[in-house]
Parts: sequence; structure tokens; C-alpha cells
Amino acid sequence: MPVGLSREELDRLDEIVASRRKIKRGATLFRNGEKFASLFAIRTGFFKTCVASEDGRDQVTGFQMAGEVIGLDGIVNDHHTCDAVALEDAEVCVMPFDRIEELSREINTLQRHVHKIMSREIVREHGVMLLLGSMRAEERLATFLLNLVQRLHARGFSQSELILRMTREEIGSYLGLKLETVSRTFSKFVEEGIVEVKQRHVRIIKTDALSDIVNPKACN
Amino acid sequence: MPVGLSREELDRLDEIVASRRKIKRGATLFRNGEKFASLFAIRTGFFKTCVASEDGRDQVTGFQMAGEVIGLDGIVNDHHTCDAVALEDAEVCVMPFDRIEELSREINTLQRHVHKIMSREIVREHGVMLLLGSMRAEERLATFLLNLVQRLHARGFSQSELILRMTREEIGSYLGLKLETVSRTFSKFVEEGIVEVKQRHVRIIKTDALSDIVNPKACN
DNA sequence: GTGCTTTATTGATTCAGATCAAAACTTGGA
DNA sequence: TCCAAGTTTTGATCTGAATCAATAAAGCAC
Repeated sequence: MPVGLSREELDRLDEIVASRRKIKRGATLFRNGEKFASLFAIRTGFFKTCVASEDGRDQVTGFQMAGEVIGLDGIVNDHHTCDAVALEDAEVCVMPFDRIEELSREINTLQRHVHKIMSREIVREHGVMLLLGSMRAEERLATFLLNLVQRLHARGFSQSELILRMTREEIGSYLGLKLETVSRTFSKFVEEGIVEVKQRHVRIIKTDALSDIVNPKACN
Repeated sequence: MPVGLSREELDRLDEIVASRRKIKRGATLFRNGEKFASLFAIRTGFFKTCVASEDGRDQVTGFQMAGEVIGLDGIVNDHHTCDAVALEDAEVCVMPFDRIEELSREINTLQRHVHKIMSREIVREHGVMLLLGSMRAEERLATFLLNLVQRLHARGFSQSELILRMTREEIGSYLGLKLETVSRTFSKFVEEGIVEVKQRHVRIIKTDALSDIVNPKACN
């Protein structure tokens, strides 16, 4: 994950990882209210994070895959403020945060890396706010699919095929839509020949059509 | 802003602030695409930050007041990804980020402080996602008002009166609503005797009514 | 394999908020 | 001071997504 480190620095980096932890599908890695002690780097598997309002509603705040770090929300109050749930069997590296802070005082590139990870999360959330605040259902789903497939592609998977690890309801929660709307929008994309959908298996036929939906061409 | 520092550490902290900068109402502190070099601590005044999609739409991602830090979005790619606009004449402390990193390697409490500021922003944005993803117009506006007045109160201002520094359109953008809906919702609150509104001047009459709107009482 | 639970699709209807439109009010600059 | 531009309110209408409802399909435990 971290690049630009010397051999020696890399060895020291291994010191950060206190242990590994396996999480079964459906189990939680951490839960809102729990004491925060560590960040978690996902080795394998797929997670969702979600926050809840005092009355029961909850909101999926993100989906995370291998190579991504979760738990940043816990730093500010020493307690986690969301739940992290494995959507498939997963394994994470447990990185005690005080070790991270200690080492990042000595290794500049690590310090920089930690700052970038947090900043990246802030920027990602800005994008979600734009989506939730101003996009229509089709734009939201198209954005979501393009984002997922792009991240998977960066990990060596197909540019056009993906398996959704989450339910329609979870997608809907993330996108600020009801599950029926997510399902209908998928059906609409299928009718238009943009994607093929068989349950959780999605094949993107026309990536550019999705891009056009996300980014309506100005006609002038 | 930073607490729990020794006298000597505080002196060193002053070293971070390279300069101060005054920004006129309507002027931008930084803009999407500009090179990132510094974080800014707001001394006085009031800002909004907003991101734009490729086609013209834009989304206000936050309103910031004295004591808050802006610019965190720029760290990840060395370039800012949003605009920061002063909504009233303002003054900020310019804090070069490489100085911050340097000093936070030496002063543990500063390091911790920087991490908390970033984590706090992530958690705040989770809250906005919950708002945008699952709340109705009245809940959104009530949440917004309570949040604003609470932050102002923490700065020594009234718990019940506030002056909005932003237009209805900017409130709407932040809350994922159109300006007409914001206006109508204000009118509704006025009718119900929850607030008094005279242009940008708002007086909250029934804080608990706002809380009830945000957090519908379970009736069982 | 069988039955049960969860998930997904599709249709009919409703509704909150968007859109369109007009008027009233503020504000700031010449 | 007055005018022009920006802001806010309010009304009428429309619409995209929510809601309600029913069925179908898939996954899982036994």
C-alpha cells in the first residue's frame, strides 16, 4: 500500500500491524460507540460503513474494499461513530493508532501517507454530498457503478463486469434512494442496453452511456 | 484552539502561522484546482466551501466559522478540490502544511490535534450524508438551525438568535433543497411559532420543537 | 430435496419537493 | 437619492421518487 519507502522503512512499517483479524460475512468489525484503538487495513473482503440517527434510520456512508483503510471516524472522540460490517468474509490488518502516530513521527513518508488517507476520505465524502444533494436517481446509480468498477479495475478486476456485494437496499441507502427505485433504475438501464443485470452480477455494456448520464453533455 | 500545550509548545505553535490574510466578503480564499500549500484557521468571519460537478451544478459542502480549519481537501492531491468563499469580511491564519507536518513530528499533542481535526471533518460529513440521504425538508432545516446556533453558542453568542450569513439558495444547496423550499419551510416554522424570521435574522422560540422535528419522538 | 427467509422485481397510486411564475423587498453603487 | 441587481416570499402546477402491494426468484438451514 505505501509506496516510496526504503527497505528499512518497510520493515519498520510491518511493526505497525499488531495482528490480523478475520471477519465473517455479516459480522461487524467495529460498532458505533465502541472504544477506538486501531485503524484497519482491508486485506481481503468487502465492507460497508453506516451511521444511524437516534430514531432507527440508518445511512450507509461507504463501501470499502481491499487496500482501503477504515476506522478514521473513531480518532476524534476515541470512540467509533459508525458500524463497519463485512459484506463477504474478510481479513483485515489491525493497526493500533498510537503505534501509527509514533512511527509517523519518525517516518515522514508514513506521516504524509496518513494525512493523505484522511484527506482522500474527506474528498470522497464531498463527492457523495454532491451526489446526494443534486443528482437524480439515474445519475446516482450510474455514478455508483462507474466508481465501483473503476476501483475494482485498479485492483486487477474487469472493467466491465462486477459482482455486487451489497443488497439493493444497501445501495439505496448509500445513494439516498429506496430499494424499489434502485431496482427500477437497474431495469431501465437494462432496457436501454447499457448494462446486463442478473441478480448481483452486473455487466456494463456501454460505459460511455453511463458517463453521459453522470455528465449530461452540454448541447450548444 | 489547541489545548493542553505547555507554554513552550504554544510558542512553537506560533511558528506555524506564516502570515495572516484578510478576505473581503465574496472573495475566495482558495479555488478548486489551485495548488495546495497551507491550511487556514479562521480568525474572524464566515466561509462556505463548495464543490462543482463537471456540468455547472454545485454543492455547498459546509459553512465554517471562527476557530475552524479549512483546506484539508487539498492534502491528498496537492491541489484544492473545492472553493472557499468568504460570506463576510474575514481574516485567516495561513499555516503552511509542511510546517505543520514538521512540527507535529516533534509535538505529540499537535500531531494528535491535526488528526482529530481531520477525523472531526469526516464525522461531520457522515452527519451530512445522513441528512441528505434520509431526512425530509423540515428535518434538514431544523438540523441546520440547531447545528448553527450550537456552534455560535460555543463561541459566546446567543443560544436563540442568529444572523444567517448565507442566502436561501446557499442553505438550499447545502441541504439538498431548492431555495423556494427553504423559504417555504422557514415560513412554516414561523406559522407554527417555532422561530421568528426577518430576512437573515432568525430567533429561535422553541428549541425543543426543532429537536422534536429532527428526532421524531417514538410513540409507544 | 423441501420449506423458509431474504432479496429482487414490477405495478398502481400518492406526495414532497421541484419547477415555473410573479410580486415584494433589500441592498449597494452611481 | 434613485435605480438596478440580487434576494426572498408566495402561489399554481408538475413530476420523480416514495409508498403500498403483490409476486417471483434466490439462498440457506435442515
